[in-house]
Amino acid sequence: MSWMFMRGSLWKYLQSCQYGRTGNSLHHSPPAFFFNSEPEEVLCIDNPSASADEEMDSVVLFGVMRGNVVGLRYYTGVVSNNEMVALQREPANPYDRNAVKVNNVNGDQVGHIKKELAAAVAYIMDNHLAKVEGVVPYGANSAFTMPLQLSFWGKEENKQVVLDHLKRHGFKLAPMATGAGFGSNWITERAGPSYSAPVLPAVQMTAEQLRTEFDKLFEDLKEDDKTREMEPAEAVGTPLLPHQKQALAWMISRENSKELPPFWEQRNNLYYNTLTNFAVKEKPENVLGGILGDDMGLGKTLAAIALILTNFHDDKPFPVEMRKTNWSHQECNVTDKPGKCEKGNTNKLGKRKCEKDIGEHHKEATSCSFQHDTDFDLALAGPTTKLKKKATKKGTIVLQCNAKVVSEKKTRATLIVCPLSVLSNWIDQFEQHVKPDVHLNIYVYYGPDRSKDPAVLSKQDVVLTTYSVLTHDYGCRSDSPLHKVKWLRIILDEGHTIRNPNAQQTKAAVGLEAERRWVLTGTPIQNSLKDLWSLLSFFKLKPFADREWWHRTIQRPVTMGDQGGLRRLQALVKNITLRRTKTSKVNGKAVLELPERKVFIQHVTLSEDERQIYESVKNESRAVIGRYFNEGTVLTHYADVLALLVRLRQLCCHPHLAKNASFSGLPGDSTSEELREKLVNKIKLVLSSGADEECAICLDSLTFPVITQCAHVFCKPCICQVIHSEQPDAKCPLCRGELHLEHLVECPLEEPETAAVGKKDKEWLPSSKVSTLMHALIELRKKNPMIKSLIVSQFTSFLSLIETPLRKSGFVFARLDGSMTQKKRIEAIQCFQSSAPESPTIMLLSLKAGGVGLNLTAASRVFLMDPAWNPAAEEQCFDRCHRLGQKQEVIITKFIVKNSVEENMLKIQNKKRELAAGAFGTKKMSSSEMKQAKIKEIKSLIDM
DNA sequence: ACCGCCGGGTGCC
DNA sequence: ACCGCCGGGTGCC
Repeated sequence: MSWMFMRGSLWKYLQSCQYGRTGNSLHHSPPAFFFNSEPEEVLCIDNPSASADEEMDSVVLFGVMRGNVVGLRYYTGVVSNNEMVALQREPANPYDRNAVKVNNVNGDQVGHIKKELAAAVAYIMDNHLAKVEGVVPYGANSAFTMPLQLSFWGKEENKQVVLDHLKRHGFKLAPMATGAGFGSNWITERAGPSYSAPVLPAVQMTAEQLRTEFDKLFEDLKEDDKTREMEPAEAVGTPLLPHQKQALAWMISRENSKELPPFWEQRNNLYYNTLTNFAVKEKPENVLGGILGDDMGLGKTLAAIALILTNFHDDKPFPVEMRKTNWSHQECNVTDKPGKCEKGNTNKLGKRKCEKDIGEHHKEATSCSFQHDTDFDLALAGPTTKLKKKATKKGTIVLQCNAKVVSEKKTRATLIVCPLSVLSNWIDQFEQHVKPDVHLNIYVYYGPDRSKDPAVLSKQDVVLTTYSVLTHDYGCRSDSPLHKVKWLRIILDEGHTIRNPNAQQTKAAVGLEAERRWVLTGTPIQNSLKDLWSLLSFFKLKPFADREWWHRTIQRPVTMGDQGGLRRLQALVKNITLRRTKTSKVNGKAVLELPERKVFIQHVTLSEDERQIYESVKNESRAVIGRYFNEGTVLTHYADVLALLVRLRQLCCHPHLAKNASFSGLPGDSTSEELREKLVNKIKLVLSSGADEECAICLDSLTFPVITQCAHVFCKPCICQVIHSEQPDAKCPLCRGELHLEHLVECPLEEPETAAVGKKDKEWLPSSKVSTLMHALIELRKKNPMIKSLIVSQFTSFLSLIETPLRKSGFVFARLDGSMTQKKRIEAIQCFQSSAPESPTIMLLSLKAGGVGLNLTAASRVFLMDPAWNPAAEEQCFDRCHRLGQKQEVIITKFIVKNSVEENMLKIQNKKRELAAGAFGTKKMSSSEMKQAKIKEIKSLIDM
């Protein structure tokens, strides 16, 4: 045994005493829910939608330990006590390939972690076994080294590997928040957020819950800045509704705000970020803008146009800007650097110092005590604006802000980016809402002839373009004039389209330069908190631009159920967002006074013949499903069960509908072509059955649905990831059946409706439900022939069947379903919305047709022919006519067949509504709970 | 003394 | 760094 070895061992032993915690706390088991909630958990699969590095869902805290940051004197980055730091591997370090850099929130290097610790941590970081994070608890002012609290976060399955690896290097992790030992409470006792282990299990909210909770934040707006109204500039030709005046006032206050951004406070001469405890000397810039997240139909476009014209910052008649610019700063020092007076420089007037931004000088009306000459004014204005001296009194100058564009960089132009589909809408709206005598320069940056000269763009008042053009130009960077102009204002319309942070389109939008930034969207949170992060990165809100800080301060705490995290999220969202839904209230008063909406349920009794068929199919189905229950294979036959239920639902509508509903059993020994066809039929059934199907892997709604050979439907990217990561013999997450990439079947594009289920008019037979509908329609026509109605069904073939009696009774109707081309849809909508006397009075509408924007306000009656699984889908459909522009009372009739699957569906709907009313942080059902819920649903649907 | 102790030189990775 | 570590100087009490 050599002497060196002795020494080394001793050293390691001492280290383990220094850093580690002894005692059984190490073996303290995590709360039971991490292990026990899913005894046969088959759905616990790596989330495929993001790389291991980014995916912070389902992580747990492995533990914490104390380490040291060394080499401080070689780096410029500084930290404050209690400040978060980032650890970054530096494999190319010539002295140590295990090197780990320590950076502050700003990204400046503070030092390295000590090499012995780095030797242990490097492996963990490189293999993504854990995310290692640091906080400097105290000693931030030390000259050479400082302590560092390290926390290790990762997936449960990696915990033991990490602990073992650290142990091999002589380190031990302590669980957080145990009172004993060296004051582990330090973190919670101090200012700033607490990052202790969460009290609630790591469960996620469903996207739906998240959206509901999000809306609750805005249920009844009472804040001053969100309820104050403001008249638009004269140039706006359309009178604004009260809520639009509120939007205008709020947007302008956001653009001119001098407040600190959220989570910053001033202490002494420094600005502190209260989340990370990062401190800076310079005042952090606030977002001059935000998210206008109003519901569809509340007039976001008009609000944005009013904003552009009202807060124009120009010598247009609006606002008539006579600015009295007075200077209170005795020490005013101006350089020719655009926009900034820099401390320490001199100007022609001598040595005067100023720390104010020039822009602020214009905006503020403060008193001034010395003379300026023209040169001074020009220098002050920088290359962007010219300040004309209007009058000079002793000690006071009145300057007119002339805003002549001198440079091509910074302009008065607003850039509006929108999807192509709404580009023409913007042009229309500008025409409609801007007074005709106002000459606003609008340039549509689109098409092959668009000018590539930034100077052309910067001369405009408004530049309109699309996300695709923006992204395309950004792709060939040298060719993107959009990215060369420093815009006065950018407005991203339908801003949720930038919710994928990795998408080129998002990067292209983030890459734009502007003073003021706006996002208009009806759905600020689509699916997850990640959506919000993309928006934040567009706003360049510090410190969230860096994903790590967003994760550590908000996203992870929230997903782990930490109350502090939720409060921070709420504060952040409230700060930058204005959102009103149709049901929002302002100081207790409804934002939008819509005509009343009444929902009636019309019970339908089946005829004897219909009842007979129904009962026989029901008994047959119960037998089949009962067998699945006995075998315990209900969920592996889920698609088949759905098919049976669909058949029953179709029988409630019309016996003909169920005739061609193919019910195929297990994919047995059929040929591959037959099998494929069966699978295609099944996936169509699952998707068209209106079941609110979720992908069992991402637990979100299906994107790119594909069906496996074992007849389970997943998102294509999700299941591909599973197959990829479980190679060579991947198993179906739902039934452990064999999985092969080449056997996945996609849902073929919806084919045009095969001529009304092949039934000719003469062969047509009525059904009880259709008769009830026709009776109602004819009664309605007698009462008022002008009233227009929507007839809604989930089964497009049912709509086709209904066409026959409509024709026979002389109704003029239009039709809208998923199989129609965009052009035909627009035609149908325009035709229906027309008030011409010969225009159709009836629209046959498939439940899910059209986006949220679909506007069918010409109708004031809705006949919902069959209930949907998800009440939200029905609501959305009703909103197509019960929205801004609806002048009449809206009456909705839901047809429900007595003693049938439909009645049971209603009960389930009511339960779902109750669930949706849960609170923020309500735990999401685990996948096994979800399975149980589904089984329960199936049972109650067919009275088992 | 193949030690201990002293005090100067020195200092991330 | 008001430390630790290194290595040279040194050596009874």
